[in-house]
Amino acid sequence: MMSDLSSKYDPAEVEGKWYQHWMNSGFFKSQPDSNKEPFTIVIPPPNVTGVLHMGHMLNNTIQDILIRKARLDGKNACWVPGMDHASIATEAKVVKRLREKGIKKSDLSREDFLAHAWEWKEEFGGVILEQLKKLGASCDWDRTRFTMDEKYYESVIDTFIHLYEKDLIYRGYRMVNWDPEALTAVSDEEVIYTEEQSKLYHVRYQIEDSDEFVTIATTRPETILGDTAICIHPKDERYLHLHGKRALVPIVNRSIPIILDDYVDREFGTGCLKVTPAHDVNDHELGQKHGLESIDILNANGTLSEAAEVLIGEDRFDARKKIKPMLEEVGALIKVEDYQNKVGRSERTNSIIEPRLSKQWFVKMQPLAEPALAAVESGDIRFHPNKFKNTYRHWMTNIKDWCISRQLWWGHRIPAFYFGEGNDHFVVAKSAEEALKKAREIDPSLAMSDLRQDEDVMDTWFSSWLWPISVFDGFYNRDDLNYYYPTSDLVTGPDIIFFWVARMIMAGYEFEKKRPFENVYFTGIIRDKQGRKMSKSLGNSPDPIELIEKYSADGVRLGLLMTAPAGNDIPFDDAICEQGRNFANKIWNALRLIKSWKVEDKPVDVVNEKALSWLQHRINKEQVSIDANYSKYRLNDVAMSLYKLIWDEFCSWYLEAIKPAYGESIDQQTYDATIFQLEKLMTMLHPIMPFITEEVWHNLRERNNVDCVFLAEWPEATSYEELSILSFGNAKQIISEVRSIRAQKNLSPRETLDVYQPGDEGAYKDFSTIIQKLANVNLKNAEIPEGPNASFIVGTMEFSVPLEGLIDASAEVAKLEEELNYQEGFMKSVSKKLANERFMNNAPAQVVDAERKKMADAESRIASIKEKLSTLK
RNA sequence: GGGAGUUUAGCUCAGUUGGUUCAGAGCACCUCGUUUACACCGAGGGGGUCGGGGGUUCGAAUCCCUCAACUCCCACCA
Repeated sequence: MMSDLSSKYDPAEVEGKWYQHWMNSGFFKSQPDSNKEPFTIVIPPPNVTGVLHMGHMLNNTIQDILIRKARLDGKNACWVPGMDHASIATEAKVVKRLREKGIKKSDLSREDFLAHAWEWKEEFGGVILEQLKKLGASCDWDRTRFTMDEKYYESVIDTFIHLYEKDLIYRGYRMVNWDPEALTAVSDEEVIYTEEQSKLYHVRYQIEDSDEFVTIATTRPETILGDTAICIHPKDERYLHLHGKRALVPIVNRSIPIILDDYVDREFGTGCLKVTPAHDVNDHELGQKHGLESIDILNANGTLSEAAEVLIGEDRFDARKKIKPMLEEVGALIKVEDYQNKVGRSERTNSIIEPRLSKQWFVKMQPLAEPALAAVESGDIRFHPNKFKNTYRHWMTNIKDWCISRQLWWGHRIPAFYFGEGNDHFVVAKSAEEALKKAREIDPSLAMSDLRQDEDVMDTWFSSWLWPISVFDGFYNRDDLNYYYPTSDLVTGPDIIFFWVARMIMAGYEFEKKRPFENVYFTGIIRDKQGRKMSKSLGNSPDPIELIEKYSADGVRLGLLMTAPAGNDIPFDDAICEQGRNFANKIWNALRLIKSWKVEDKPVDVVNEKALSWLQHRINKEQVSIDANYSKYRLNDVAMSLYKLIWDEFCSWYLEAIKPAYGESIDQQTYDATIFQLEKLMTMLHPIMPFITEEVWHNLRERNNVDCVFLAEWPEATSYEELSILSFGNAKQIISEVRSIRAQKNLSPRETLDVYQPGDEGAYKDFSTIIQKLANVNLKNAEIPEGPNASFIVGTMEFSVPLEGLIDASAEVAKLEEELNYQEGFMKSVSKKLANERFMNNAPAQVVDAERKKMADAESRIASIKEKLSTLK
């Protein structure tokens, strides 16, 4: 029997085998079924360009656990996978690849470029989904969606039109965050600000028709070329006399006004501010307020434009270097200091963001935010951990309009059609035909050839925010949507709470009038041992597939989970996966042990009967807490519970208790019950470690193809006897104490010892046979015989092991005195409490009773220690 | 500059409404062990004045004040 199970669990073959089996059996599939309660998760769609990293591993492990648990709970579990087209990231990759082939994007037509992009997508896209299968992800792969699928695409366009018609989308000439590398606008959320070392240049401007100068401080001297005013504080007496005069911009000698505004911080720099309305958000506002001219000295790609007059065509950073000697030459540069400031960089290209005036499409957020904020505030949607509510509230109450147009081709094209001169006349329509119809209502003479569709596409997140709806094609077919929506849980990282979570909630209420999900589980961020974020550039991110090969998917899953309370960052170390692997091996060997037993139809052994009864109580008790932890999303606690339940209680105590002696057999009844209990444990562990549990399940008894733990039922928690657990706890303590004595005295475990215990044995009596077996002792409920002996106390019971010739009386005395000291200290503190009138008056009766009991227990312990000491001395 | 959060054993974290001498778990560590499931193991063991200080209370890891350190989010200071 034993021979066909190796002593080491080999996950590689097992994991592949069961995944294939589940897939082939269609276990992952879900269809609406009005007789079953749905449980839905939509995957946070990875970028089509993405490869699996540790963040995905954690995130998808958790989703898989929730989905598998729901299945065991008898729900119709549906996990929808998919991918995000990731407009800017993908386009960058495609452009790069074309460049490597010697093709420039600018030489291609939109259609040709998109053809290349789709080709790229077909070739490289979706690697990550294949990798997820290795992890065990039980997604309904037939439902795999892509944000640019035909129906999905249509839904994005339709929602754009819907919002436009509701006046919630508008086109505006605004200062936006411009990425000069990707050549597109990006949203506020896509800009990452970091502290960087830079320089503060002090530059003086001559006052027109005077010998006087005014000095300003700037970190961007090249923008001097776009200055259209100098601004001073209206109460700053140092400069007030200059108000109304004009200053000359160095190098280009343009005359600009000197204006007053209390926006200026008198303490900063020189207290004078140069105003460049085209290149700074605040300056832009000042410009509008004071009616200043706006000179845009930069081209889209970050080089200086004709308007700069000098250094035309130079990159903005080269220009900054080159303008320094030029300023020196005209005597305008006073000094340069080191300075630390915040610089905004593009999330995608990492290039420094340029505030730029341009015409873009915006979504009015305020009206959308209101119901979305209320939903989270009221608990209609719950965050786990709850603390992210604060972050969410803060953002939602200070929400700004969302710039959704991107000057890219890969994405959902804005359905606006322009006609006539310039881009001021347009209609928004689903198709060119419809657009023409609408346009003709304005100008009947228009022909199709007069219409020009907007070249831009929408922000990726403008499609992702529809994810929970559009994966079900919900705008066009209500069958699936009505059943699966709202989805149950969303599992994601806190880093995309604004990008995605908040916006999905808005879209949910706007388009479906319902929350998109009930619960949001925020995972932590995976860091390396030193606490750094994992990143490609640091090279500190392990390859998840290699990890799986080394530790098994089950091992990695458990490892990730054990150290990951929701929302806490995880300092990742391979060693935590080792723990998972070891655990799988432990389970495997428990299986081997059980399967190796010779089974006989014979009366149930009393040891087995008691052990089994205890185990059942013990499992039931743990199950109550496991169920509670599941409902609180404390999955790491669930994992820990099962780990200890299986390893310590089932393997170390129960199996050791019932294990037949060498050559002996086990009774049929206990054997069957043991298998049943292990099946129960495997069912409970299955969501966390799906593969080993399935393998064990099928090895425990003959089963057919559909009798899988995958389809099992989550065991129902039944009541348990606390007393049984307590008295087994006493038994464990007694066993440990005896083992400890053996260890200290160097006694062989094979030598049976006598253990005397006078008085009441009620607190362990049920398990005395187990104690005798596991500690290899003869328990004697009798007075302790005269002579040297080692002793210990469990509860209020005293135990003694006569050890002729092995006892060092003085050491024993010292040990007992220490114990006595401790007990007396304890009693003193308790009696102090009981003597305290205020305690007696204020403390609840049960607390007082507990103290009294402690007192009594301590007294009896002290008495027996003293007696013991007197015999020794 | 504003807001939130964290601080308990070497590491990662539990500790419910203040009440057992309550300071706990896992890992790591130390000692012993070739016992016929498993050395990816077993048995035993050491380790923290609960960030500092003050206060409330009969009683504080838990409540209040204060200081310190760290993390994250938001914000237009050139």
